[in-house]
Amino acid sequence: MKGIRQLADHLSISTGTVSRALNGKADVNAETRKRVLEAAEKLGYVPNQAGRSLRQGVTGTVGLILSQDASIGAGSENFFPRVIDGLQQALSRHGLDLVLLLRPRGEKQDEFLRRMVARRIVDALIITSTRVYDPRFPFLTKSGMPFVALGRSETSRPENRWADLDFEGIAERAVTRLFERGHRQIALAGPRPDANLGALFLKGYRRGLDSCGLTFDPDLVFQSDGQEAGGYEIGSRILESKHRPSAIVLNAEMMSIGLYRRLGEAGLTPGKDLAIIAERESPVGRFLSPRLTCFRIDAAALGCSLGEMLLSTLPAFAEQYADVPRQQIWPFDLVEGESDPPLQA
Amino acid sequence: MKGIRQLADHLSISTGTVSRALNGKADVNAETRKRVLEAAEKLGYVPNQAGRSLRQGVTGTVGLILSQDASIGAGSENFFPRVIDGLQQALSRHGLDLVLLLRPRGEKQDEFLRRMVARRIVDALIITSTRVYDPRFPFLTKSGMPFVALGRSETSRPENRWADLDFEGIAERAVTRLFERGHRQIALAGPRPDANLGALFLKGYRRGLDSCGLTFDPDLVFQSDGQEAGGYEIGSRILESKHRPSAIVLNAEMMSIGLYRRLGEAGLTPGKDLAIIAERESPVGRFLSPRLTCFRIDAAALGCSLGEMLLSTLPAFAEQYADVPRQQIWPFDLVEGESDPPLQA
DNA sequence: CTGAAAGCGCTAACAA
DNA sequence: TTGTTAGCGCTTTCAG
Repeated sequence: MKGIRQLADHLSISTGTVSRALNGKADVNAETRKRVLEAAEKLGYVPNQAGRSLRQGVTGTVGLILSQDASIGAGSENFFPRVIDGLQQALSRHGLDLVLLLRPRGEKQDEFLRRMVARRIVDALIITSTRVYDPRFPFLTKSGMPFVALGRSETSRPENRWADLDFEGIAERAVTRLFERGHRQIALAGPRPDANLGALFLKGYRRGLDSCGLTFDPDLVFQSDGQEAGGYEIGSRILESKHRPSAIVLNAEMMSIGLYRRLGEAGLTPGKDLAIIAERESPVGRFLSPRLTCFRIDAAALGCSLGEMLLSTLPAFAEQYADVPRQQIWPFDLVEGESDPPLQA
Repeated sequence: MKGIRQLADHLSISTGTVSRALNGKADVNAETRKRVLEAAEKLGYVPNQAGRSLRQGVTGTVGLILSQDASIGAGSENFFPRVIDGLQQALSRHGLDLVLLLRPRGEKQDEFLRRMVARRIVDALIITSTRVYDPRFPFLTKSGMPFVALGRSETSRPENRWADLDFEGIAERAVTRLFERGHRQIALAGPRPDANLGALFLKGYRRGLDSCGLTFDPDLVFQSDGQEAGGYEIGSRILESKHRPSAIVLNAEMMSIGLYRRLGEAGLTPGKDLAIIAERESPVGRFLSPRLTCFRIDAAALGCSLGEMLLSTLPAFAEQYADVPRQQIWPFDLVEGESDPPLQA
């Protein structure tokens, strides 16, 4: 089955009628529509997307741009698979497909984005891993390509849509909780501060210290990628430091694996010798010993909401989703583990 | 900048010439080409993909279909990010883009695939997570959509292209190694046997047992998803079993986290009380205590090779890649850890 | 309710 | 070397 022409010839009717029947237009005889749908099914006809896109000016596809530090998969308990689930749930209500776009290693971030926008391969974009200063916001705004961001940025404007996690809130809550449990030397491990979540994490941390009457000590702020190796390295630096902290807040739970190991090598016990709280809840934390105290987020709901935000930016659906908020900050729940017991006197 | 028409008008030349200049055709005056390229750059013109696709009959895009149990991201040390790196490396040599396609939760596998094929949204597909009986092979073969598979299947035909990991080989090697280290009760943990890698793993395991003169015991074969929780559950079942194995071969390293925990809860030490070998090497295994003995694969090279196989199926590049093998099995290297020491007498 | 025909943006064949 | 033109497959007027 090649195209609508062949299908129309097969039925001895015009392509226009076939098209209208297939697209559910009202002005088609019920009997004709039935014949068309049956023939399409039988012959396996599906419209060529290029033809539709060219004619309609839209592709019916939304692109999610992931950077290499993001993570989908590894079971449904992870963050991105759930966000994607939520996104697809919202988008599929309107027949929109989601594709994931990964920037090739050799290509510059900006150039990749520019190409994706200009080629009109998708109708809208979802960007992630926002930075404090993020040129993608002005660029996309100027380009006219509808978009939403998973993560906010100083560069975003009031008309931009984004949903973000409450990193500031959990950093503050973690500090307060650790303070109440007797800790006075509380360290922080986050990503580079040009990642917006890193800046937020630091901000919440400082606010937490303030509210507890603790002074900020830059030596207690560690930087790392959010992986196992980063956690291990931070463990080493903690062991060497003069004023060894009694507690640490991690911004990525995978770090705990390396940190647990490094403490073990030094004959120390996580929890007992160093209290640990991490973002985000994941199976890893649940199966470590001691079980990780961490923060939980409803990632599917976040994804669904992000999808609705995106729909509200698309001309075809803007009206229907007019009352979707433009920006949203999603709260975390604390999941108590065994990695931050009250400090022994 | 709307289209090639506007760019041509701006330059007071015809759209045909603009098109030829942009596409690097030989028969364009050097001066003209320069003007066109500069104007396109200045005005930010990039060709509309729908127009090109419709005219040329190709989209310049390749789709990688991932199932939910696959995993990209989480740092560059993981499997899929590296495979994708390799793929993009091969594809970008010819200006092909890679997009990731995730089947929405509600849609059936077959229907999703059919839609992706029929809409001609991509020129070729890469499928993953192959099953022993996998209808996608005959379906795609029949459809005429070029494709390669990451993973083989009983259903694949000689003309189908695939690359796979040597699961059979590592299962056999793991058994042999454990036998040489004194183990006689060697268990296996793999996925459901309808996943092709599960069947291969089991086959290699049995072959290993045979060559060591051990008899196969179905009670020593455990089934699980490859996640932390699965490892934990297998730990419980091992502890309850009558003939407790002294060693186990895991087909997914994430399981070790749950298994380590379960053993710890029972007062047992991984390695000492239960020797463990796992597929695949990952940071997780490196930072566990004891360090995991595992198998390593060059995932980027695999991805690159898969990309070249795919290119050999595309009419435009078939000739150039004519000598690429149709099927390939990639070997693993053993990475010695501390989780399978010789058994104490 | 249906058919005929235009045209979305682009490239390729052909003419100049 | 460049301009002109047809047409990729589809949807959407408009006329009947």
